Amino acid sequence: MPHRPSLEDVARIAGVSTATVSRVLNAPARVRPETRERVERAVERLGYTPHFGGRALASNRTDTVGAVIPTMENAIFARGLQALQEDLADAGVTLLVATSNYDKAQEARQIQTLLARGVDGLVLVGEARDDAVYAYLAGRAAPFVLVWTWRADCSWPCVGFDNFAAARDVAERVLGFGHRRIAMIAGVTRDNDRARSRVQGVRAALADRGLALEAPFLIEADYRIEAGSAAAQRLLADTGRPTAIICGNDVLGAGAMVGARAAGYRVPQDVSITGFDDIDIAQLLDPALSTVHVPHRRMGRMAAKLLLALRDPQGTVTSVCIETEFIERGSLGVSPPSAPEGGLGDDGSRQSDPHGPL
Amino acid sequence: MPHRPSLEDVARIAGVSTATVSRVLNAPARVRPETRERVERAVERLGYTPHFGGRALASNRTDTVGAVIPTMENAIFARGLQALQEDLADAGVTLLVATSNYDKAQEARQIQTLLARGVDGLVLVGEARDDAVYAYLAGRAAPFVLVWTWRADCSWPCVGFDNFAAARDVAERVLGFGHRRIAMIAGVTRDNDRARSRVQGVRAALADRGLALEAPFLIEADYRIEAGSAAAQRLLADTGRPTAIICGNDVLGAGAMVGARAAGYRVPQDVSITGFDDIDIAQLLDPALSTVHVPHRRMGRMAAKLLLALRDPQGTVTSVCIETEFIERGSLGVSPPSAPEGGLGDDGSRQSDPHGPL
DNA sequence: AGGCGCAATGCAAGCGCTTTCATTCCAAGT
DNA sequence: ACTTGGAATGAAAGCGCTTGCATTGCGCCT
Repeated sequence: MPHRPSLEDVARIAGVSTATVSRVLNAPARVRPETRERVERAVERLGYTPHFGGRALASNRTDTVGAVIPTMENAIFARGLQALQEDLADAGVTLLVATSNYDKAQEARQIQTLLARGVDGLVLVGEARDDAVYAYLAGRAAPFVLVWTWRADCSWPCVGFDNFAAARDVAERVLGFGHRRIAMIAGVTRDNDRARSRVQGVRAALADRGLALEAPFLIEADYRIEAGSAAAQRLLADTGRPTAIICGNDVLGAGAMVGARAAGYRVPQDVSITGFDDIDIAQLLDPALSTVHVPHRRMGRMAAKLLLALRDPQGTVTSVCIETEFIERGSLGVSPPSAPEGGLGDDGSRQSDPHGPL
Repeated sequence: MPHRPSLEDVARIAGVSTATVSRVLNAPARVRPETRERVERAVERLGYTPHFGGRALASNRTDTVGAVIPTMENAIFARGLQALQEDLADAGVTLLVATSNYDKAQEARQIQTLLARGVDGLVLVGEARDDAVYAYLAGRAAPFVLVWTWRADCSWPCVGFDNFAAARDVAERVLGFGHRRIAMIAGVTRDNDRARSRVQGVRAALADRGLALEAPFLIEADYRIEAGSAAAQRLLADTGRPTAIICGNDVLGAGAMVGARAAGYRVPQDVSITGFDDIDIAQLLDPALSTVHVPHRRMGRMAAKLLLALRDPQGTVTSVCIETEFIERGSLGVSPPSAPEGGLGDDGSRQSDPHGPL
């Protein structure tokens, strides 16, 4: 059983020292062409690949960065990561992915794990985490960038978008369609600054018109279609039901559409629905879901860029704000005239078959 | 600037040798409780974390496994990976993810990269790859398991399902609804044994009834909604159009539904459509997409189990076949009586508004 | 001709950890 | 009391690589 070839084996065969082989691998320009070629032949012949541990130990770099995302089962993260990974790969950097399942403690643990794995940098989703975690990162001098979030006065490098502004914009559009009884199905806001900002954005827009956004017109639901559906049905069951439901993300939006239909309401004639993210299903729904388009791929690429910049020198980087865009589709229509604008009562008349689709 | 604490620092503070500290970390049972506690306190106090490179170098293990998937932007892979990752994490193993973008050469490169990163094992999607790659894996003595595929006589450990049988089952169901003019929109079969097996399964079922599956009733489309839509429109544009379209996956199925509608056909009255995978969108479509449910999470968990078993001793493992299930939903209906059963001509009468949805 | 500087290469010291082997200590057996 | 075996621990040899410094060889300047 022949040994896995080592630098020394290559050196022996090429008739040079290990130092030279190492240089051929890491700084080819510093080696005379003939020597270099001899070494390369030896590498080829032995099928030599550097030993990762040895390299990491000696150079204290791993050319690896880590990302901690809530879950891969969410198209938006998947897409962003994909782009991130591609760009990192182009720079010879490998991506290590860990998931937190939307749990703060688990995220902290994963960050530790990744740092223990020797990652050269980290990509973290959102801004909401304990100071202790940030202190830990600082203590280890670990470069990181936050994604999916952006604030003008964020203390750390981030590349993302202004969730508050985008959500506010959504609400303003909805208001523009004449809606006044507006409800929101938000994502879980605990430990999630994105979900929280979206709620605040919507609330701010409504407040500008003197409208409030509070329970029971504000429901939180976790990231599942069924949760969105249940929430919508709850909202629509009441007399004094909303004429529009703003959802914190597209999955909840899709769920809301399913729920509205199940409750016998038509979209958008009886109730308008909006989402956030613009994932594939938004276009597939019938009517298609009005939503906020977020260029996830671009965000991933920018994150890669920042991270690579952050990695080498002590060069600082500036945060990047990605532009989002409201996409108006069929699920958003004018407020039904029959709906009361401010009163409490509602005749509850439904314009469609209560045993409609689904 | 204090140094990152090393084993030696811990040893000094605890008043023991580095060997003992190492043992506390790796085989706590082998050190006396009092000593152990002293060491643990020192570890705590210094905030010591083992250096990954050092450990990898000395022990030649990394507690890391790699997965190479076509793309993260595909819900099925994401879901399987998520489960895989969770179970590996429970065993203290980290997952390294790389993507091949459905490209054979890129996959080979990623495998090399991951092995160079010192992964202890690999998860690979499907079975179709060059012998050279398998030889390389064998040469490096790298344990691996194949996922998303299963054959009784597969030469390597795999955990997946029988794509051929499942696809054949789909076709039989479709035949059971009286369809005889059946077309298929397949995924790209090049370098993709899953897509290929699905085509063959459908073909086999049709052959049993004396029917063929060939161009122009067999179209390949890449993994995008638009591609499925375009393919469906092409299929339906012809006179002698199919009454049922079997799609190689749900994304193509969703695309086909969009395309059929755009061409003015109703599903399932004018044309039935089936998918494969049972991702979220299948249920959201209207009518919902009939498809094959694949328990991706279970598959991910089994893959984790095999991989962990494969990792330590030379213990061999046996492949696992996961059961799939056909889910009948609204998109599959009886063959329209107006459609000719075997002839070439077709009056092309459409029963719906040619300017229908989309 | 002698000296200088630079480019190319080699030497060898670690990087932080694991692990074999040797040592020490103690309790139990004779 | 003396041996013996086992448990706990330490000493030290690497694991494969990078890199600072030393060495060599060469062309060129004075």
